[in-house]
Amino acid sequence: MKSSELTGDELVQVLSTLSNPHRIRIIAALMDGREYVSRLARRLEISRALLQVHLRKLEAAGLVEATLELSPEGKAMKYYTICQFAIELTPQALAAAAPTLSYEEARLRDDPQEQG
Amino acid sequence: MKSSELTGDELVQVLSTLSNPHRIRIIAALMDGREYVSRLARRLEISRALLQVHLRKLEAAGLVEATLELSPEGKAMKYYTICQFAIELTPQALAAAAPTLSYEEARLRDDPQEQG
DNA sequence: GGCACCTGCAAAACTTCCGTTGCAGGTGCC
DNA sequence: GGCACCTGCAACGGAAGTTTTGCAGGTGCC
Repeated sequence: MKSSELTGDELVQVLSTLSNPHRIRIIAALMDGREYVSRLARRLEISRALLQVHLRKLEAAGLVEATLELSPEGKAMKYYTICQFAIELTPQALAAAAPTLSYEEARLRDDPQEQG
Repeated sequence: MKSSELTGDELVQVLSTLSNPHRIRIIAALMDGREYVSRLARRLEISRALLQVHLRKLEAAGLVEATLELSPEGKAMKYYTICQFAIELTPQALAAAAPTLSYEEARLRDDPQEQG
């Protein structure tokens, strides 16, 4: 995933998702390889409920991926993996994304003549 | 400013600052060159009070810079400029920033033996 | 003086985010 | 049955972010 492929709204979502210490630590922890929820919670020393909330956000933003698997003993395990992404954060990239913000689109709809 | 030069905490601040449609539009508008507050507010069609709040955040994160100048007529004008920045947002970059989160540092202080 | 412009800020209302708590379901094993 | 694991989620209270409203100061010009 590259920043140039994102709409303004998606970029906002990704940035707000990554602007949280817990979620940065989660990404860092998943760099070692896939992990299931309960074990990840123990490694990060946070509650499982809290971790699930953050994982849901990361998944909604397309930054991690989940696969539900059955362990050899038959237990359901949810494994999370990082989705590779490379987002370039420069004034130029932001300017390119700005026109595709739904905010901006709504404004232009109301005032079509001021485009350009 | 490069992402590799930022601490985890600074990165969080930059990301949360940029995860807002208004502030992305402000950066985009300042790409055309420096601008003073009231005129920028008219261009963006938002209230001056609201713009000031967002400009303060952008300045606190080191993304824009302000200079107070006197116009030829003697009016005080506050001009804002973009600070060039290039932040690389990848899992690797986040993993590099994670150990410098104050959150993480506090955790390691409490439990020194689990480092590594 | 009155108007048009420039600046600043803080209180209040509203919305969203965060983290905990407590509950539900399931499996295998002793 | 009881215990140790795995999963899920919703509700609540408190913290933080967002936006409006209203006020203050200043300049120059008619």
